[in-house]
Amino acid sequence: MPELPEVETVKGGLEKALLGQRLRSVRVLRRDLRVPVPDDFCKALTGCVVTQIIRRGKYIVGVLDSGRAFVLHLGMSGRVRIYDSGLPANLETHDHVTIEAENGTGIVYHDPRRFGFLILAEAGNWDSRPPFDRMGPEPLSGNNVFNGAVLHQALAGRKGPIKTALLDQSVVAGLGNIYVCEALYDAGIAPERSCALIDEAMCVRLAESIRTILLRAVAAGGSTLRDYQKTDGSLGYFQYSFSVYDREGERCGGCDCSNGSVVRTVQAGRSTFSCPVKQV
DNA sequence: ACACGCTCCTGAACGC
DNA sequence: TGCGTTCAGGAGCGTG
Repeated sequence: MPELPEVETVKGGLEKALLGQRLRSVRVLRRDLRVPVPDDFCKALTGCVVTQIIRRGKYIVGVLDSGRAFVLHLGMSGRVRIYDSGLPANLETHDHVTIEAENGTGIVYHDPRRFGFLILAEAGNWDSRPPFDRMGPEPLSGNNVFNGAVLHQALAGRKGPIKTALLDQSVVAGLGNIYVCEALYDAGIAPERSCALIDEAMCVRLAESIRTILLRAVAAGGSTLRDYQKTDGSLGYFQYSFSVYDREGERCGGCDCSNGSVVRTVQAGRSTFSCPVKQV
């Protein structure tokens, strides 16, 4: 499940492969992704030079020298595969879009569940349009864009559980189910705790945990569960560092709950994993 | 404004 | 062994 660390890993791969490259050929094999691939997608990309690759939340934006941009979301099961010496002779089922650059690099977008999408945007103002216009701060941005005070402000007026608030991309960008569970564990905050009962000191701790967990996961190349792979086909390995996620009934990753175990609950239809001893 | 349920989709895992 | 059922979840949308 691609969340910020996985998307960041894919962004790095695309940057290395495509930055400064002119796109020679673009093919759409299947148009009906969650959002349909636009009719003029191939035409809009072909012949353009990629001038910038940006990650915003779980989205990747590829800026073109034409004044337009492509926007990629990996959904649940989207994978980007990069081939340094050209596209493979035989494509697989669920390979939906291919891109070739003039230097021979081949890119394949593969997405069995088709929750992801590839669309077009205007390069100059992509960030002032949906979904970016209401997106919260980047947790790993360097300029103190995201900190305890910012998080506290974003939670103001909310009464629902902190777990579901952190999944809301307008509160903070890029988190999904895995890293929300891990960050709440790291901060020692119970997932069902109401946002109204989280003071600024707790927000400081939580913001720091979010950054720490995400940085560790990025360094590990993301987490591979089921679908996700890096752009060269190798696997991320942060899943081996999970403290609570997908560990129901096991001991948590390191608190002193000698005979306690990770519990699974359901919030807003999603699994939540937590340690009731450490998290209050 | 916020909260929550529903929906899209497929493959893996599970149960009888 | 084999087939049917359940689950996983990002995010937009509709409803309360």
